[in-house]
Amino acid sequence: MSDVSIKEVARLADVSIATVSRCINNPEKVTEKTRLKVQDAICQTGYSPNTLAQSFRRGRTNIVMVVLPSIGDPFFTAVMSGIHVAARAKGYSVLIEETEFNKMTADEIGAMLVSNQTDGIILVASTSPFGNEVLSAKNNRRLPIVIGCETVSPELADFPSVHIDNIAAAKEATNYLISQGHKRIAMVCGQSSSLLTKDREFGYRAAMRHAELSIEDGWVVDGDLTIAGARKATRNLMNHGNKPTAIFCANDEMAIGCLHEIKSAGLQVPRDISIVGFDDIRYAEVTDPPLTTISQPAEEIGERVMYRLCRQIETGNGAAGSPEIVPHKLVIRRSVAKPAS
Amino acid sequence: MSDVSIKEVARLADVSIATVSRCINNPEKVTEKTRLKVQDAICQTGYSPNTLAQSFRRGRTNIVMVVLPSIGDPFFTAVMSGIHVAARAKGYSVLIEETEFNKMTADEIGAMLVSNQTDGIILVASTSPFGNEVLSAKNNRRLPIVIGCETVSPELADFPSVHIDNIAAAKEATNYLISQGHKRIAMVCGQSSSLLTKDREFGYRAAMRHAELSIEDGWVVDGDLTIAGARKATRNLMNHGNKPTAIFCANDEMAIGCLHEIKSAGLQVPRDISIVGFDDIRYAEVTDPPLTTISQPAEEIGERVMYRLCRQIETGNGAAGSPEIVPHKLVIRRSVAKPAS
DNA sequence: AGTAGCAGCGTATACGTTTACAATTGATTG
DNA sequence: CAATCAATTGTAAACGTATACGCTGCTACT
Repeated sequence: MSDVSIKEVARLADVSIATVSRCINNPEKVTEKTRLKVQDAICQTGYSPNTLAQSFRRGRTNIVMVVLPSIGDPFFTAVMSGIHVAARAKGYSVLIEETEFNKMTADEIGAMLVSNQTDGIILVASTSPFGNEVLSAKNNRRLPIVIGCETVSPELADFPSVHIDNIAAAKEATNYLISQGHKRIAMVCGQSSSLLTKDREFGYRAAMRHAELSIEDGWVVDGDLTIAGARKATRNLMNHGNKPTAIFCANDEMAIGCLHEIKSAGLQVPRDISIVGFDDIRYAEVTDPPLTTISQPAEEIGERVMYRLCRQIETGNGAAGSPEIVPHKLVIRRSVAKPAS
Repeated sequence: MSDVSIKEVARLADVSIATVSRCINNPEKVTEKTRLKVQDAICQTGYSPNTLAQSFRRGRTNIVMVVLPSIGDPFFTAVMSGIHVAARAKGYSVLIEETEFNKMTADEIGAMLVSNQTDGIILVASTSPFGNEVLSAKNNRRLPIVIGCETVSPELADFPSVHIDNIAAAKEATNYLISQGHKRIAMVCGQSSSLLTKDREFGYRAAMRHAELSIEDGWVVDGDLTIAGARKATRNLMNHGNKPTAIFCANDEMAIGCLHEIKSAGLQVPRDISIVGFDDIRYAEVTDPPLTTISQPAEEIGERVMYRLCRQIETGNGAAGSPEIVPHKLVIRRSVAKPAS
């Protein structure tokens, strides 16, 4: 039953294939009577259009590709959820590619873009591995691209994007620690290739500078954006000659690793060390103690990114430029206290 | 530069389009000399084959669809990771659909299957919403299907699958609690539509029966597979007239919710209540206390499922039947102690 | 030397759909 | 009743690729 084509239906309904096609795609251009006749034939044969042929003919697949650093991170999957609901609403399917924290080679990335059979691309915190590559891709295929969660680098400035103000948020997190009396504040950030954490580090440094607090060598460590990486980074921090009283983590995943490492060392949070995270993943409120963190509207970001991409696909070139800034919020829980020392 | 077709290349290389096609797909059927000539033309034009046309012509897209209850659950995303690495190795892209814990309507599911432009389907813990639907789909399109993480129901018994022995694993978890002296053991399971937790519930009941322990009314509660659901379920459990000394949760997500709810109520784990989870997601070892749970080789399951699907796609009908059972393991951490009472 | 065999390449067709354009129908009006 | 026009339907071409088949010319063997 799989190989019933439009011809079959046409023959059975005694009309031309063009009419059958119109019945499906432009019912208003066809008589009610013939429409019913065709509808009948469709039911009898169990016909459904060959999507491959449609895609080929129309030059559209109704598939979009989303590229993200890791599908393991709850924050990204929350963004994915938003993308999904918007995609479903607009009739798109979504194809996932993960860069494994931007560790993919340029070749692999090129292959991804070239072999695409998608109508557009969403880059979630994944511009860095692309850079020029993406630009050339843009020239090759003129494939619509929207960037999520990440400030666009200057060279990609003409791509639409939606994200929070990472710098301001990081400042806010740092300032909160400062307001609680902390002076020795360290930061666990992501690998240097991650633009996202670059911004957060920038915000952190700006807040420290503004408060005239110094940042010791070795206080800014790479936690790889993973739990394991953060634990290692935290170990280094604990062995630092001038031990910090508070740690700002560039994402919650690392904050969880950090928290656990500190407790493993027999210390208490927040009594001995305070921690602030970033993202407000759903595990942030069930850690012990619950995590003070920056909350991002992840699902909303996903939805907006997807809608923006749709607009771009459908209109040819939907209003590029102008990044869309969504609000963040500092969520105060119980992982921060005034410093003991 | 996007609209350069094989014709362009043929013209430039002064050969027929058939030869160009052969150079790409069957280089051995072509002289070295012409191959180079064509290669040259390809570089000059920047040609890359139109994937849509290829898919159409070949009747293959090299895309597979994976259906899962939720992309938010770390266990499922771990399976996804395994699927991804296998997919990349075999040259497939993966398209994701989530059923939102099987809450999709039959219509939506039908639409998914009909509108597919994929070469095969992987159902991760998602057979239940399909049932007969899937069978008819099988008849319609003869699309290869592989089932992951879930025992196949009798009606789907001829589909290949790979999963752990959920019943045995649940027995093991329950027996462990029993061996520690617990007699009043409750269970938080998933919604009744989830076959997966059905099996786990079955194992739990079997172990209890075998140990001649009774299961009070209200001891088996639905935690919805989510943190929030589990918290609510746990509240009910704590208000039960005959309060259990231990709780077995059908997945770690719920175990985390359970743990947090108990602590919120001012009790301690494992001193007052013991908890066992299921899945061994990566947050299981960073909870406080670390969670005793059943570990599944999630990535491996993903890889195997994908490879199995590939075999089926490539050979037409790769050895159906025979479920592939992968090993589980009880991981003992610190969320279980001997009961106080 | 003649012929069989074969490698290499070109010709032409097919895949299933959409759509511009032509053709037909039916209705309306002078 | 003829003529005009709009609404509906049919015809045919096109999308870009893969490939069956046939043709050419070369090699090798008798």
